[in-house]
Amino acid sequence: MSSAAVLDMALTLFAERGYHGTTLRQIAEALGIRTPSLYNHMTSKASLLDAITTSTITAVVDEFTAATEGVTDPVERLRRATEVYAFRHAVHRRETMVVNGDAVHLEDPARSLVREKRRWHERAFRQIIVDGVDAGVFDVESAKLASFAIREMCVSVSRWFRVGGGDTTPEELSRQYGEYALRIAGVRRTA
Amino acid sequence: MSSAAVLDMALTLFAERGYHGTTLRQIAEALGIRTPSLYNHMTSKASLLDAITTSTITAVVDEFTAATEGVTDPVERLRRATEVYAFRHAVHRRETMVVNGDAVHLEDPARSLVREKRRWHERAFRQIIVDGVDAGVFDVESAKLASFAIREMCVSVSRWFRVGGGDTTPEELSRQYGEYALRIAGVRRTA
DNA sequence: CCTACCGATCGGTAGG
DNA sequence: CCTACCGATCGGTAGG
Repeated sequence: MSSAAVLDMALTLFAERGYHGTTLRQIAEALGIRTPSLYNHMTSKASLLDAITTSTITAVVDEFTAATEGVTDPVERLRRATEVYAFRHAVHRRETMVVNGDAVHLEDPARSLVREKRRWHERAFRQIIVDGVDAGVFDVESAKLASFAIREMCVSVSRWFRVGGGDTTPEELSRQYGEYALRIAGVRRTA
Repeated sequence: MSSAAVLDMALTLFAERGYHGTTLRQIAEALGIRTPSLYNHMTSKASLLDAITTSTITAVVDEFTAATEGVTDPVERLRRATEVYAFRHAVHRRETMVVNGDAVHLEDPARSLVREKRRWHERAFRQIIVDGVDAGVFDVESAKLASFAIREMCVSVSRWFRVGGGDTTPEELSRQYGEYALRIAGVRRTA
């Protein structure tokens, strides 16, 4: 047994039933050990939630930065920010479901960290829309509304998409979601 | 005290902390009574979840039907189906959050009922896209993907929208989401 | 509507 | 990694 295995099983069960809907006994049972043995690989149930949420939200921000830095065209920035966000919600479904469903159960300092990084992403994303409107390449009535619509469309991917389960790959899904984002933003067809 | 008051408080707390994250003691305390007194107004904690989820999913299906029946143009059908769905997630935020977050904790028969009605809505919604593509008025690579993107964009409204808290009314939000839906579907600007 | 109380289960600890 | 066990709290019942 390893800490990684415990964290991974917690991830699976938290995503499936929620943090409060999952017991340590269930995690232990799924791993074939007794509840107290879990404490050789973690410090508490809450620490599992902390680890999952903070690493995930940090990755979201880092990926946004990596995908958009050096890119100045708002159209291309929006496309890349959307693609990387949609892709993450397709390939890391469990992590994103836990962040979105159970972050409310975090305690500080994890709670504040997640909230701040989430707001950072929210503002950075919306700024792309604002810049595009200012530059005259986007056509939306409300940058706020369009930004929420695009981001949340991506977030929800984790709730229905299954890798290998359908006919679409994560790469293909994120490419198409990138196109949806440009459509919502009011950009004429680019491809 | 009334059954409606108990249900309403359960709605608020379930939406905030989740079904398993809420205790009957918290519901009772928020109402200024003791836990056992709740049983004068309900039969069990699970029955509260049942009532919330089944009535909500039924309303979703009924609203879809009322909004689209008699309408044959795919563009108008998609606009109306989206508007009514977005509107519900703006004005009934608590209900939709509970359905989307805690339906997994339902037991039969409520579990089956919710799953079936959800699938019905999913298929009916997707069929609009398919019909529009067949009629040549929509332009999407995948009706499935576009349908999910549009519906889930609406669902997420319950997670960020606040009535009266911003500058947008539910009516205005749903009108714009209707436009987003048409854009995603590849319809040229209609307004 | 209440107090008193139930068995079950929770996250977690002691000690090996 | 285990057994044995802890106090606290869970949803729910008895009885008035």
